[in-house]
Amino acid sequence: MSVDRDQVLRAAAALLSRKSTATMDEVARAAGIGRATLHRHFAGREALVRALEELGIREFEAALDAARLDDGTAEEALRRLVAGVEPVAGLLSFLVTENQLFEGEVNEGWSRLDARVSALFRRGQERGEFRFDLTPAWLTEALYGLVGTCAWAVQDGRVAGKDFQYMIVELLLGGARRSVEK
Amino acid sequence: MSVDRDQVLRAAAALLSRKSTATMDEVARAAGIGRATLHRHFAGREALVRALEELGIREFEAALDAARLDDGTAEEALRRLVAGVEPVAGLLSFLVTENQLFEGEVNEGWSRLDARVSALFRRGQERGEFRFDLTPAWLTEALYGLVGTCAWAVQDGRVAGKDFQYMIVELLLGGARRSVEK
DNA sequence: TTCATATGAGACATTTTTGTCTCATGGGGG
DNA sequence: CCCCCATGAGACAAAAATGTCTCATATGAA
Repeated sequence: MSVDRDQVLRAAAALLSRKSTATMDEVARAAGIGRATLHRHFAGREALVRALEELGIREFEAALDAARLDDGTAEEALRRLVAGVEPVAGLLSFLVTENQLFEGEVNEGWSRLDARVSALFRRGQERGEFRFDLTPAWLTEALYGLVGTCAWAVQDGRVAGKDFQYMIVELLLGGARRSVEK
Repeated sequence: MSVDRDQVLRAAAALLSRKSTATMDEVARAAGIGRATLHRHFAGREALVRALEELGIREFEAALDAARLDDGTAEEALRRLVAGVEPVAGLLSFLVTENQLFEGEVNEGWSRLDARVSALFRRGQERGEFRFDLTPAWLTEALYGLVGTCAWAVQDGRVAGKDFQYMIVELLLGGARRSVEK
């Protein structure tokens, strides 16, 4: 009977990250509820977006914690991170887009998480695992971009869902080039 | 005195690819013209979007032609493509987003261009340059994603403009991992 | 200089979206 | 079994965006 708030937010993120012009009515239908109910749970569109941000940050932070970015090799940590991020891809994608908007001041919570991802890549560089000519900032952005892209590709059936982690990590770490050692 | 149509479209793409909820008024101001003038040149928002798609397809096609995707190694061709795509990154990014929208039927022109990029990656695989475990479809999507991501990162100052091509091609081809031969 | 014309600003009507409300319904807990 | 209460549907008003129009102005060409 009662609506699952998080499930609604997930559906909203999945829709809004692809079509940010979607109306409240479209969001409600995408979540399988009535517009009135959507308004009962979120005061308005802005409140919905803020709730989306909060949940996204919370879940992304949990994924970062669970990935234990400081343990083992950076590559292993990255693999754990991508695995943990998969179920949150829609929210993360929304979060990235939202924080790319120049106008709105960047969410403090977001930049903290951003820094943790960046630190992972820096650690990989310092360990000699990752290249130095690709900056941590760029690798961070690229990771977000690939996660969003792959999530879309999976939804549209261009990439098999089971390949999500593999496609992202392999491309990000190894690249498309067939190197001699492979 | 007279407005440069293409320049307006470029400004619109740059804005709309980041904030697709932007108002016609915001688009007009971003292009440095009045709202009335924007309406004089494009019958409405839908007409603007269609014009954006047309220009994007035209320019992307020109970039594909100029890159001579069938000449030399696939890697060289990809480098030429990314170089040629740089000035059109905003339009391309808009185009990708627009054609990811499930609802609207995919633009025929777009899928033709999409197939050309895909064919480049397939050629690379057949030549033994690229890995087989990353599908051409995924590499294509990833290229679009990285181009959009990098264009944003440059605009926000997180990546230096002069590194645009390098960051994209190196990541896409070589990946972040420091391989033995480097 | 003079004229034709494209422009910006802004008023205005229309349409779309948003936000609020009521009411009937149905599922779940007591 | 019955009642409570969250829900969906839809009516409605308010707000926002869109599209059209007029008019004064400025630019570029003749």
